[in-house]
This record gives sequence, structure tokens and C-alpha cells, in this order.
Amino acid sequence: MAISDYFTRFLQLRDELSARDLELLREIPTTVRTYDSGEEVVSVGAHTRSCLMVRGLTGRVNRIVGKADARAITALHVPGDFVDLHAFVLKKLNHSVVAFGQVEVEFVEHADLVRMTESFPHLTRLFWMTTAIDAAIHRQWLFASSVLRSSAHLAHLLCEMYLRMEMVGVARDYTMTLPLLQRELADILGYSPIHINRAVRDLRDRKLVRWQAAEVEILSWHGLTQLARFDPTYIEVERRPR
Amino acid sequence: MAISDYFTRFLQLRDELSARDLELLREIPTTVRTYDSGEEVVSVGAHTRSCLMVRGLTGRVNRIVGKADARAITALHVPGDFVDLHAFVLKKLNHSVVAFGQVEVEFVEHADLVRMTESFPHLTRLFWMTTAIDAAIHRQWLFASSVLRSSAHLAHLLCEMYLRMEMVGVARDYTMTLPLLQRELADILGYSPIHINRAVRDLRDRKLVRWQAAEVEILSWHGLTQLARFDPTYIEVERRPR
DNA sequence: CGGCAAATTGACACATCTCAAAGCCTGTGG
DNA sequence: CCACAGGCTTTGAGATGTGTCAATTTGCCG
Repeated sequence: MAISDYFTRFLQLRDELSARDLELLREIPTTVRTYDSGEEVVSVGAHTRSCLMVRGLTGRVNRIVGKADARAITALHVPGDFVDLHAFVLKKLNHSVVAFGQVEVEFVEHADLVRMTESFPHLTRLFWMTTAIDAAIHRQWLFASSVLRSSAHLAHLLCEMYLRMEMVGVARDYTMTLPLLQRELADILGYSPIHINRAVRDLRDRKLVRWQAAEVEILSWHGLTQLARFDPTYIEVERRPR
Repeated sequence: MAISDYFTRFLQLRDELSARDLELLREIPTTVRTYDSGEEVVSVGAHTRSCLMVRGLTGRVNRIVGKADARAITALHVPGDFVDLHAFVLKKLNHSVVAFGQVEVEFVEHADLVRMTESFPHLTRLFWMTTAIDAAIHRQWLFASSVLRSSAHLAHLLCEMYLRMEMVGVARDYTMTLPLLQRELADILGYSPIHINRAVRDLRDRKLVRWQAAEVEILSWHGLTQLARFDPTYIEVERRPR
């Protein structure tokens, strides 16, 4: 198999791909796998391949040393995201990646990525950019967790996830599927599950969202972005030569 | 001028550099500049060069759109850090970089980095790794801000900063210079300055640190790391072929 | 229908914020 | 050498945000 169209689209939103670039992307061999909800897609430790999301939602889970139940989810990944591409240069990860709902991923061998970096600098820079966008999202999460209170913080997450999903075409009409339990939202935003529940209720009461199990409908994009002070520039959507 | 030894050391802690690699690093031209406390080293927006820390401490500052005083500091940088190398692939930054205390940096032109990526894949991967380590630190900050309460959170920052400074040789004997006001610590950790003050007092009361203006002495590394549940693996110090 | 996990609610405890005031340090000018 | 001003640190008290515990309700699935 070859690298999925989602990732190609992700790159094309940020830079022009030459015919040669596209051909090279198609030549990278991949292995497809599916996972059920809760399964570990990538485990803690050393790796010789990285995975690319094709379908569903995954998250990076950091657990605390020694203490069983303390965990944080430090990133979420939608189709088109190169989930653990950073493992290509880090070699070893201190977090795992788990599936939220049914998930399909493609694995790319690091050996093939080394070959790419040896001969194709433009694609290399674009892959590098991919990990830099992840880092920009991390900074935005830090910013949000520092500046926003619970409802606004949750609203920020919804804005980001909708925009990211809409950009690659897995969400539209201000509606998305977000298969996260309130307990998992708590691990993402750093609140207790009960407080997440109150934040969800608050967004409902303000008529900003309709939220039924995993189905989220944004009733007022304007209201939600305003509450969250959401500024999407960090998602880096401009097409520029890189 | 050529790239500073601190950065070379930073890389050598993570991978072996060949004679050719070292030579190439020396050939990259740089421009040195110094800044006074509070000055903006890098501004928000597009850039054609990135900067490398030589002396002092800098931080990345995210400001909120429209609202004057809400700001967060999403990263700190010590000598050897390639502060905004991510701008090489992102092209545009949504944060600024400011100096904490007197600072000396070297600027590297992106044009020179492009040349490097065109011909020297090993160094390219190491530069890429540098930004991936930044991202790993971001994730650890997210984790800390999600899991730790104020004193432990502050302790975590101290552990990290000491270790990073000790590794490149600008701190030793469990003593470091950290020219941050309590207001700035507040922007880093997401608390109010008053609460930071109480956290500092708590660490003092527990006999974990002596802290006088910018001089921090860690009285019990063991106690501090235990309180912070500090696990340094994320700083990625193992030497591996990359 | 019953059973389970998740979502929801309420009450209270704890963490953190805000406002206000006092203390401390340092540089400056008399 | 002293007095003062300004910025930072420290402290206190009350308000708000968030966590914990316990119980109830809901929704799904066997």
C-alpha cells in the first residue's frame, strides 16, 4: 500500500507538491492495520516505524511513573495526521498512542524515511513541518490551559478539533464525531470528569453546541470561537514554499 | 562567526557527529547579537532566520488576540537551544521570543539551512530532532500542568531547568541562575503571581530549595524530583544513531 | 427485563484567584 | 550618608473555580 490521500491533502494545504513529490509519496510502502477502541496503537519505548491516521481518532497518553491512575492525553490525531512521526528522529517515545473508537492506521518503516531524507530534501522539510505543526498545537494547548477556564477551555478544544477535521474532510456542516468519554476529555484538559460534565452542560446552556454521545454539533461557531478566544493561525494552513 | 559549541554539545549528547558533520556545522555562518532583559529577540510573524542561544535565558511568549494582558510563556530556552528553529519549516510564528536577563544569541539564515537540507541528511535529521525535543518538552509541560498542583508543578520546572542547564554546562552543584520574576513564573505555569509566591514559600518551607532573587539552589534533588514526579527521559539524552 | 458503564446532579472540601496592604530591595538625588 | 521612589515580594482575607464523594439517572446491550 501507499501513503493515504489524507496526508497528501494535509501537505498540499501547506505547500505545493511537484509531480515528483507526489510520485515519491506514492512509492513509500505502508502496512495498514485497524484497532478497536481502547487498543494501544503505539506503545511506550523504542520504535522502527511510525503511523499515519487513516480513519478514526487516536490520542497520545502520558502516564505517570509509579502511580497507576494519573494520566494525561497530550495530543489528539485525526485522519491525515502523522501520529508519531517524531519517533523517527527521537527513536524512543515516553508516551503511548491509543485508539478512541475504531481506528485505521498505516505504518511507515523508518528505514524508508531514512531513504527519503537521503535524497529528497523538499519532502523531508515537509515531514519536518508536520512535526512542527504538532508542536505548535502543543503550545496552543499550553496557552489554553494557562489562560482559559473550563468551559472556554473545552470550547477551544472543540474549535480546534472541528477545524482540523473539517480541513481534511472528515467533518462538515459544523458537525463532527468525537468518540471521547468525559473521563477522556478530563485527561485531555486536565480537569476531573465531573467538572468536564459541568463544562459540557454550560456550553449546552449557552446554546453553543448540541452534544449527544459522540456526535457534536456546533450551533454557533462565532459564539464558540469567541468564548474560546480561538485564533486558528497556529494550525498553519497557508500555502508557502518550504 | 560559526555555530556555538553549546549547540554542538547538545547534538553530541544525542548522536555521534562525524568529522564532516563538525566541519559543516562550523561552516554555517551566524550573526551574533545581545539583548537586554525584556527585549524581543524574535517577533510574531514571518521570518527568514532562526536563533540559537549562547548566553542567558529566553522564553516564547504567546499573547491573546485582542486582550492586552493575558499571556502565556510556552517554552524556556537555555544556551545550546535552537530557540526558533521550527520557524525554518513553519515560516511564520504566532509567538514572540523575549530575553530574561541579558542574552546573547546567534542568528542563522534559513537560506543556509536550506542548503544544509539539500546535501546533508544526517545533520538535517539532527536539526529535526532538536525541534522534536522541544515538542517533547511541551508535552511534558502539558502533562505537568494537568497532573501536578502548584508546588509540585513549580518543582517540576526547577528540575527540568536545572537538568537542561547542567547538561550544557551552565549550571552545576545544584545551583543555577534563573532570572525570572514571579510574575513570569506565573505566566509559565499558569498561576497568579501570588500563588507562585506561595508555591515558592512551600518549597522553601520543605527545605527543598534555597531561592534568593535569581539564584536557585536545590537542597534536595531527591526530594524535589519526588515531589514533582520528575522523570527526565523526555529530555532525550541517549546517544543513538539518528 | 436486568445489568453495567457512562452521564448527571448535589453538597462540601480544597485549590487558586483577586484585591488590598505591607515589607523589602535597589537605584537615585539631595 | 540619608530619604525617597518604584518595582518586586510577601502576607491576609474573601470570592471563585475545581476536586471529591456519593447517589441518581440515562442509555445501551445482553
